[in-house]
Amino acid sequence: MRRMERTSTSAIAQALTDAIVERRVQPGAKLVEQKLAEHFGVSRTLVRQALHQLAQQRLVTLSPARGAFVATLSAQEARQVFVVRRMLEPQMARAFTEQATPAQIALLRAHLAQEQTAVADRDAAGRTRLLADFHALLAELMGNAVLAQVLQDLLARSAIAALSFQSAHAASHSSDEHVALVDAIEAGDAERAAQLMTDHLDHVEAHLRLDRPAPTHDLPAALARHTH
Amino acid sequence: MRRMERTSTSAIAQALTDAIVERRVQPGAKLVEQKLAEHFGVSRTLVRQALHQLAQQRLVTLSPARGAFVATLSAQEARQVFVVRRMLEPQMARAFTEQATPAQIALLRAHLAQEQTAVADRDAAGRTRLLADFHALLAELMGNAVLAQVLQDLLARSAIAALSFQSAHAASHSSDEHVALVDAIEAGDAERAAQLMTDHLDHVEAHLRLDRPAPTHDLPAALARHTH
DNA sequence: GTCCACAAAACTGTATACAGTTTAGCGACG
DNA sequence: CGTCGCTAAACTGTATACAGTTTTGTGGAC
Repeated sequence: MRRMERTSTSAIAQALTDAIVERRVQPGAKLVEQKLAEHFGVSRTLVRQALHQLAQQRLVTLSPARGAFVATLSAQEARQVFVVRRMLEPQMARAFTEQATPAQIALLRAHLAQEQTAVADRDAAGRTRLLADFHALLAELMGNAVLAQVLQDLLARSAIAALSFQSAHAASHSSDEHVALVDAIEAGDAERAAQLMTDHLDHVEAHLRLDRPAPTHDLPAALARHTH
Repeated sequence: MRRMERTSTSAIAQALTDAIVERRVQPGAKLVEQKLAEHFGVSRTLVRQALHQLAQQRLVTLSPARGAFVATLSAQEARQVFVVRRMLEPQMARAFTEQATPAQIALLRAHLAQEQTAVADRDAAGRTRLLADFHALLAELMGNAVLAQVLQDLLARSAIAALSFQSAHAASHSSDEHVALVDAIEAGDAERAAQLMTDHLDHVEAHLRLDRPAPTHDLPAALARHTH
């Protein structure tokens, strides 16, 4: 799922994405081009390209002449992401159920095993990523690249949301719901699969602390967020 | 809808987008950085940024060391775009019907008037754009920026599809279906609105000549498309 | 002691330069 | 006559340089 790229713009973007999703950098933190360039051993040119790329995925926000900051979502944006996910993923689960092959289900089972291992190992970073990757995997197995790409986008932003609002959703709970979903898929019960997906998304969203202020740790950026 | 940007990366990207959507450049055509830089009176740096941006929206494809080409969709990709649109837009129509204000409906009506004018004037470029903008406008009026952005993406690719496969769908037909949809919205009939949207998307897709080879007018790029 | 003004440092935005690759043209050979 | 191989031009990929802006730090006035 996490593909290895050659040392180029995409590699840097991927490294930064990993750092963000695995919460090794705080939402709102400033990303200084020169620092990143030195860290990766390349020129600012490539770093800039990567940052622009991530900005388009809304993983970082660019403030003109002020720099790049890892994105923070407003509560409203977080809700909107989940609205769109609920428009797509239950239908996806339904459609997938009707076309799933045993080999594909085996892949899903293998992924679930990884999830459970990460949960057991208290591997927080891997856990976060694997939980998102489950949804991405489903999209990929659908064989619809367009859908997969759109969803990948939404998943990245969901990850930001989880970071911004310090989700209280236990990873083990999510993983259990994934298992139930695959059970429904394997049983060929498309309606149940769709419903379980809807419920799952509801639960994940419900456990975001959307009432609290998003922590930003970067005052200027936080204030700037409401000015563009 | 078509916003004017300052002379910068986004401005160039927008100009190129317009050129592509309004079919002033053929799908498959090569976009040489130096040429574009001279045309816009800027350095290659900015052109490159714009091209990378468009590449992420899948409006152009980047072939390493070979350059940027305006995208062509395979028949499969075109179908996939419409699959995702059908997952989103009928639900969007349903939800919008239940929250539409008279002012918003007036905006839609105003847009429809523009469409009809463009159709009457045989303004092919404006027509194509306006027909796509109707869907974008609906998404914007929903007040869900995430949905609007996702859909904008899909619409751009739909436009590419229409170009690649020389849609036989009469613009007047599309516009009439838009009118019927707004009628349903105004009447508050959410189910009918959703159904009309589904039918509309079916019609648009059905009129793509997906059985014909996508014309590319650029042999090297055509061959390169299957190598990455 | 606090606030404002000003100057220096840091950083971004754009242009230019250079290296490496691809493409095109051309001539020789089969 | 067509094909292969070579060379030059064109183009992309990356680094560096420079200009303009923002931020930070310091000193003086109140």
